[in-house]
Amino acid sequence: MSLNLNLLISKEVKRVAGLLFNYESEIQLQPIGAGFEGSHTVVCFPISKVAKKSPEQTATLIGENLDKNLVSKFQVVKGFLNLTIADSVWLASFKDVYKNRESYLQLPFNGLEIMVEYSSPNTNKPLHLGHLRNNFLGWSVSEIFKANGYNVHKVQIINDRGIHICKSMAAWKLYGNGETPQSTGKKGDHLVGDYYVKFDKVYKEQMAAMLPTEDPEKNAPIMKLASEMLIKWEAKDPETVSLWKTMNGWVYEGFGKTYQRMGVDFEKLYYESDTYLLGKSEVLKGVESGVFFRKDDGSVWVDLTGDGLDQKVLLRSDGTSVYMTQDIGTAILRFRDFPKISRQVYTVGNEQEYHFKVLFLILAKLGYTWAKECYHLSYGMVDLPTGKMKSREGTVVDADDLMQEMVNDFAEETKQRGKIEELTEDEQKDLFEIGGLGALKYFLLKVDPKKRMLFDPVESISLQGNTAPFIQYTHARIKALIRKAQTLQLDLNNFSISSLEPAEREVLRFISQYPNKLAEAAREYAPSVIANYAYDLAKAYNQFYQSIPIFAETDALKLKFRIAFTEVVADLLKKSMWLLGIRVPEKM
RNA sequence: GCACCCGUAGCUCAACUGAAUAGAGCAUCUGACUACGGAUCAGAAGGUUUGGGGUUUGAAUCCCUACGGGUGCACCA
Repeated sequence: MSLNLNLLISKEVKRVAGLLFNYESEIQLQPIGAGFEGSHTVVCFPISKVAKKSPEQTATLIGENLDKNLVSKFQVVKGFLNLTIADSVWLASFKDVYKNRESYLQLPFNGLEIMVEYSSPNTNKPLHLGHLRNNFLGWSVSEIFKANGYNVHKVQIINDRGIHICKSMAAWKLYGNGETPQSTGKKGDHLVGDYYVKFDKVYKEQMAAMLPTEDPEKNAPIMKLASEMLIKWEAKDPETVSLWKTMNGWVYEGFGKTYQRMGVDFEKLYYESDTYLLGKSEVLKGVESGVFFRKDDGSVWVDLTGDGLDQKVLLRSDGTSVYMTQDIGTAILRFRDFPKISRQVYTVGNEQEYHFKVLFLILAKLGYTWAKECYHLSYGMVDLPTGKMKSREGTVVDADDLMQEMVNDFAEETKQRGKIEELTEDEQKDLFEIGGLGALKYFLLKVDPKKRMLFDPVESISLQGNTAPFIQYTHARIKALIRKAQTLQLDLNNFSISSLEPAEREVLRFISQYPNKLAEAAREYAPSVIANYAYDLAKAYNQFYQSIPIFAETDALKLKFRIAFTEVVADLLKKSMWLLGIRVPEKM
């Protein structure tokens, strides 16, 4: 059981406010504003309304009646009640955190299960920069929910069917000469992606050579081949299905390598080829029950004009399914597979906001009560300084290439500094991976997900500023300090201290707020909250360390306290970065 | 055209459910190495939070409006 300083103060203020004014609502507790004495502030305006007294009077009355053992001093500025917490309480709180530091940011299981979908690429091209934001975001949100006590199921849906796959297949059949990842040494996803590009090129050339009267868009030979393959695939033609399996296999193998380097994983994979039939039957059931309607040409539609949206097609006139149909099937299948999940999170780019709005509405109309627990974790596009990148245009930044470049650049910078000679070659390689990928992940995650952002590779690996390397470096320095302390044979288990420096109190305040930040990050599905808070802590620590040379301390008790204090900071940094999928080195 | 999102220092980003003097970093300028890893730290300068209204004791935050940027409005996925 851990002692939550904020909760303790809130409770006490609530007790007093209840006693004096019968105030029932929650207490607004905030960090102290700059330039004011104390550490916590109670905003008394809401209370003063109930109390029917001026904000100043209300604040003063509450302040006078607070437990003096908890709040040693208070000050009233306008409607703000500024509290100075007693040293003994700070110490007790800190000792508690120190004792439980391994589990400080891990809440016990709360009995709830949640599913997080992320990644979900097309199988016809390699992953790109946008997918990196998606994967890092999905993985991190999952970990944040785990830390908040949820049981999390990480899944993805794979677009393994449709005309886009057949395009790669057609191009490979015509121009592939039997090429395989083995024969070319290429990653499977890249090889298949190359043939998708090849298809596009040939298709455009063929269309340009045709007369408008020939309907080139449909009748270009390569497109005709792709369309035939789709029909054959749906008819389960053995040769076509076999090629489809082979080429998808190449892609999965390539993706697997990319995921491994990204550090993401999945509990279960869903394939559209497995879920679209369920979606179809659900839609047909909906027609029978009158939720959907059929047009004269046989196509099935849902009418959402009553919800402020428009009409949406669910089955084509030829009876085949569309994107929406598959997603209906997938959602239902997931709740069957995991009956205990209370919520489903879809990590998908913001260009699909309308799609998910419609999907959730349809599921609700079909009578699934869990539909209101579906959440679209929407994120903005990632731009590069050199120009904009879009998923459906040519200027795509490949994920594998970018990760490698980040690692190379970080290695280059680190070698130039020349402080890693004592590391073995393997250790160095690992360090470069930690630094390069950490820089990438941190930079993509520190920004509010819903905002469009600019990725600057140079800034991201900088050791100054709000970056992973800065935090990693701070952690490494603390670890070095602790190693040194241990050689001094300090007993860190029974520390005690007579008084605290203001700088120490400042960092303690940070630490005591950490669980709130964790909850906030989960509530907002925003790893950026954790990222920015970790940076603030690292920065506060650096300032502390600059103002108090730890080993210059002659008082043994104070020295012990400070070492213990740095250990907590290191652990919190490590855990925060872990929640972002970033490792922190012991040495760098 | 309709719908949704965004607009904060020169640049990249913060600001918890509305709260005190809107914060960091980069870049610029000035300082601190007899020092635990200076890869750091301190300081200066930089803002009418796109403009205009409104609600409120209090607005970057909520509402309206104009402007600017983005995205979506396929029997594509």
